[in-house]
Amino acid sequence: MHRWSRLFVPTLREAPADAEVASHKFLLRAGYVRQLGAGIYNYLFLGQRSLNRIIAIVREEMDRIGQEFLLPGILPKDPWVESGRWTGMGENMFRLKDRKGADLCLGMTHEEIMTVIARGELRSYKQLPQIWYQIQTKYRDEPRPKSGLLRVRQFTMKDSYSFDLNAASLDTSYNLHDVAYRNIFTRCGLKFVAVEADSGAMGGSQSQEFMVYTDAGEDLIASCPVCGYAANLEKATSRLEPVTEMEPTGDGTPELVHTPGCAAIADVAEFFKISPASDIKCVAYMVLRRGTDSKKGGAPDTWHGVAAFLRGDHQVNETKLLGAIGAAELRTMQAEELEKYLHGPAGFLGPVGLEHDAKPLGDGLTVIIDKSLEGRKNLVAGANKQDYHYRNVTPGRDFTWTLSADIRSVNEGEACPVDNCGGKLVVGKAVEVGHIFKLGDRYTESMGARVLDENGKEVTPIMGCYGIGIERILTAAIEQSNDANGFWLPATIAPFPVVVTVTNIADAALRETGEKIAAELEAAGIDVLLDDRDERAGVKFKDADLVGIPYRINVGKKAASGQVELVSRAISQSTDVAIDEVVTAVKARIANEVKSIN
RNA sequence: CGGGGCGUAGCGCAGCCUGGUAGCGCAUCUGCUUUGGGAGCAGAGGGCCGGGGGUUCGAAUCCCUCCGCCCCGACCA
Repeated sequence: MHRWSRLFVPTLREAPADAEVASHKFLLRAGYVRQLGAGIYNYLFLGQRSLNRIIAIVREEMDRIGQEFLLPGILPKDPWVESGRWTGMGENMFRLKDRKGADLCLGMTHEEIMTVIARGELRSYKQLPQIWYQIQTKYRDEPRPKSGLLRVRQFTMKDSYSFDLNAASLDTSYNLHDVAYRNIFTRCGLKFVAVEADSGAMGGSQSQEFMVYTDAGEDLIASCPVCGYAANLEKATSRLEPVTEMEPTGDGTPELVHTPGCAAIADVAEFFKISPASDIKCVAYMVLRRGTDSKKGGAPDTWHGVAAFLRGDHQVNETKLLGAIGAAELRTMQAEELEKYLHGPAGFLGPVGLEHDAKPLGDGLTVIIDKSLEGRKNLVAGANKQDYHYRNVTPGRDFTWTLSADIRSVNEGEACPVDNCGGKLVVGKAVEVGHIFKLGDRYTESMGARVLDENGKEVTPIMGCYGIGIERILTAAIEQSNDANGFWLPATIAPFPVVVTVTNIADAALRETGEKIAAELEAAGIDVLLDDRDERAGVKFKDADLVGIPYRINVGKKAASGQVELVSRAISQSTDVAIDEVVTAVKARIANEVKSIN
């Protein structure tokens, strides 16, 4: 039993000015954490206690499917060079040198290290499949830490890695994680949604994110309320309404039109009296193709010009664009680069008359169009000349391209992509609490992990990797359950599921009753916090409301008649309960909560 | 990395423009009163005004520079 009078729980009446999002304010106000630097936090007693309970749930579920390891946090350079990520990770990797000048880094993820273990020890298909996991600190030099514990430079992650002989076996490992993750997030009381996700720099074929809707989130999720389709906006697709095409003018071929000052889509649409959907937007990028940095010396990074064309009313999805052309990073072109690659100024860029490479990422310009432009006709496009546009532009006839792909972001209200669904997509903000990937042989191949199959033939195992952000579970739980006075956590992950508040500690009878109830709760296997501080009742109530404990027992005036109050924080509802029944009542509420979550 | 903002007591802020003994609220400590929703009265302690340099008789205040933090964007297994 913990007595509040002896604890360090530095609650704040006011939130520090730095805190913006709800979870950040409350983590500070409730004395869960204190900031040490940008994206670096001290976890105090209540915070650590809650995180430990989350970890216990994660560990319990993971132990059903895998084996826990503990890997170093400080890592040598070599494995990263072998996988190509010593340079591939770029600035996000914390790097350091030891006294001999050797390069080291702080672990931001452990695919390479797990692969080192696998290649050193796994020899036979009989040893597969393997699922190895770790729960430990990871370090990332984030360009912009923000939002309290949501985006930080040091955090706790459950990361697991599977090694399988073939795709069917990987499916099984992947599905085991899918199930385990759903169990974990459910037990942690999160209202989550699993969405299709972009695999990003991890490479790999399939991936799914586990998201919790909250305005504090950094991801956008498109979902269909009719069929349940849900995908990260980086990945989401939709069905577009057919567009009514413009009638051609003149002889129907591209016609140069003087459009003074019409640099923005809205200006052009107004000038020609057309819908932005009939205008072709151009966004020009310089994209980076990562070199390889194998020990034998590899190719350097290279930059390439890319012009992306899409409907005027659509937005470029840079994640999709990078995926389509196989590049790692991008930035928009500067004026002189526009002149070099497109021979025109910003605001008047267009595809007509552009020379382009036959394959992506050549020496010249890669022209990529969004699929929605295919089959369109009589469009308006920039003429690569200040204050001029073309009309009557028909893709395929008047210009060609290096490749056509889905490179746009879906918009809310567009039709669900699922066959025969007919629902309309809604877009909402969410925070990512977990992510599962099928990696394939990206690491095992480059790092030389091989086993013999049943025919004695050497084969490369394939991998999956699966992460859960421990702090993000806590953060998401706070985001989804807070009000002006504080927050409440699910009983499963709260630092304490119940607090016994003795309203007046100077009253020996009340104090003894409180002690007795707390002892009985403890005997019943419930972690209990006894608020025995010599404070006014109001102070103790305010603190209890603030710090995330879902149930409170008030031991006060009614104790003389054998009653205490049982308060459920989530609904701020108080019930009078007989003293000798309160333990049973608390147990029932906790059990009921767990049941309703599941 | 681009843009914006901030740095003064533990927390929240004023003072800076127009240079002249550093303030307010909350918190803390002491005493008395109070005791079911962040109590009242009286008293007290607590500051390299982010660091360095400069201008000045004199700098929290003006100038230069560095550092740190927050927000938007870029970025983000």
